[in-house]
Amino acid sequence: MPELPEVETIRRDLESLLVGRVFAQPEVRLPKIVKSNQGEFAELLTNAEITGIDRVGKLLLFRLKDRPVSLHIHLKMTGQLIYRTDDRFVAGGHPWPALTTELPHKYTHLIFPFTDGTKLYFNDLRQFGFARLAPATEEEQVRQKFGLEPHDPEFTFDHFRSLLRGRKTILKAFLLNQQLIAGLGNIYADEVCFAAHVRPDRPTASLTETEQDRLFQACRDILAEAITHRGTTLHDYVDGNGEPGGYAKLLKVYGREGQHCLRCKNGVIAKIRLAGRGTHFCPNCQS
DNA sequence: GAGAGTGTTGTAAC
DNA sequence: GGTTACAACACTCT
Repeated sequence: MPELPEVETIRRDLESLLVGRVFAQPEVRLPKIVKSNQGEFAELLTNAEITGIDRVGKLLLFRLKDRPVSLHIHLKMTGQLIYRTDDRFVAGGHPWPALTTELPHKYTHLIFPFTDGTKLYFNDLRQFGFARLAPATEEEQVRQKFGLEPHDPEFTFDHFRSLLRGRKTILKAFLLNQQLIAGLGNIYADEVCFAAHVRPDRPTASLTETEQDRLFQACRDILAEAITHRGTTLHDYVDGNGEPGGYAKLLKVYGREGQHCLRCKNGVIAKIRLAGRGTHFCPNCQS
């Protein structure tokens, strides 16, 4: 389950490796993963050159030279994109983590070979992820479904406050709503609340201006720091080179239920269910 | 061995 | 219209 920092890390890594490469015929091992016409998918992709890789929220967009469409890939909860230069090594020569030692394996649903013999593998245990070819008009529709990302210059405190105005929900659900703020997933939403000293179960209408400001700053800081560290490593996440992310050891509350709070030392991290998601916080120093 | 829980998000229902 | 519950799936953990 990559969140935004992980997807951004994958985007950067893959862009540096793949721009200029030309797709050969894709191998679709699990047809339902391809959410567009199968014949068209293979036909339009084959011999298409990658000119760049963009991202909207957690959706990756592969730009194709002289094609009326882009390749959209969403990893959802458990997807991986792995680039290999041959059967034994990743680009850079690093050994694979255990899960990806043999490729392709039973969770490899899509293989994108390139004309130079290298390959991009799409693995997904839970099969929620997808790939599709979409025209520019559709991309615009997708783009409109997402709010601003916290690092966007237009994501100001005034903008943040306007998102909160009149909203009748709890903080956690607000932070997870991609239509309002694009890019905060479950892990980072908990970390943002902790950094801001605010409980995730607070009604948004009850937040003071000081708390709003702390949350606004935390959204930007937490994501920026996570991107710097190439994202979190949990379970099956590996980044574009097959290397684990580096933010996991910096998590303050996520996955620490029952342990002492790293900040106040007195509280014990609680785990509750909010907006249908496991939610972690310190009852002692978040209020 | 049964049942709950898991990083996302579109859809349906309130 | 806004908000919430659930499903999509296959695994791990209790």
